[in-house]
Amino acid sequence: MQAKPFAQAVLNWYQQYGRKTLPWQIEKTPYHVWLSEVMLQQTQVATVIPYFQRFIAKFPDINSLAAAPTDEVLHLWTGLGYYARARNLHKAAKKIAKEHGGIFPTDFDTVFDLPGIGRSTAGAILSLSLNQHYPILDGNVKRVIARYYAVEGWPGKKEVEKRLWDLSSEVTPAQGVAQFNQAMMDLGAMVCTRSKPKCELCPLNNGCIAYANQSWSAYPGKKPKQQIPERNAWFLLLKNNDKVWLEQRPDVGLWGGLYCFPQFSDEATMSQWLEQRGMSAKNLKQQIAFRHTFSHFHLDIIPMLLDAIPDKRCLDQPNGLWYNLAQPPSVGLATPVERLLNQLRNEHED
DNA sequence: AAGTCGGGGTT
DNA sequence: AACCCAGACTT
Repeated sequence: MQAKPFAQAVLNWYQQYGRKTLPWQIEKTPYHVWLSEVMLQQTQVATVIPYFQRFIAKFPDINSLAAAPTDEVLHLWTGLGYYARARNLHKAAKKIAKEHGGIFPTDFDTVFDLPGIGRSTAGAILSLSLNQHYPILDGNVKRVIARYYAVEGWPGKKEVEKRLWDLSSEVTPAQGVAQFNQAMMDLGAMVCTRSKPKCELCPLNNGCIAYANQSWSAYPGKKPKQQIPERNAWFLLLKNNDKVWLEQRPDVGLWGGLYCFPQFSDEATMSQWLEQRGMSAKNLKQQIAFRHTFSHFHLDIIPMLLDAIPDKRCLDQPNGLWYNLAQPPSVGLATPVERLLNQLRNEHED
């Protein structure tokens, strides 16, 4: 049976222009593809590459990843964002080590059940590494299909997403799935880009409705915009010579499992916290405030520095540590925390 | 169905 | 400064 024109055009294009030498395409094992897919969730290729290479060098296989402490995994994830991805990856590795002897499962439902792996990532892993016949639906595929078929509406809506999944299933060929899925992502990333798509170079321009109507900018439909709130956070930079006090956050919620400065929503709470531990808030020195923006709110950070004399009674929480600026331990750090630590390190060298 | 979860690149 | 990116999970 002959492949449909859509798939055939995409496959022909891939042969000539597709990406074939990305770091996770050298050895297309389920482990490498899995790691890359997870890192690439909501993250661009260029950003991921150095993280992927460091990660594989440290954890060359699933068993070594499963055996590592979670802090080590989060450390390698520092700066990449969405830290639940790292914790789920680690959880899944331990599950694979325990239940599957360290061999990545090849059955869709089993893969889909692993933490951090949804329908698209499961399909991507099994199709790209094992050529199994599953469609994918990442941001690239959504864009290509939404334009080709002029699918109205924001893909965040259930109904729109279902329509896109149905279309992706329909166009995905049984033969050459690995190349086809890779090609669709390449098309979305290199040709059918969010702005200024290169329609004249696109192998699908012949049947593309958005191209015919010159309406590419209308697809995919935009998310209804909402203004994001602002919040304040006082960070306590408790410094003892070349050491700084950090506390690990609970593993659910924002910056889960990462080490951060003690954080307060106002100054009074910070003073209270200090005095409860036998320290005076009088010598707090305010540092330069700065803004850190998340997808759903702005966080205005006010760092407060305090040179502290070590006191045995205070700061004995089991989830805290004196972070050595000269010899940093391998733990996960939120980006603004890392930035402030670098600042302190530089000041200390002077 | 809507909200949460990051950081960085692009425009 | 707004928007989005090889999405998944929780409520």
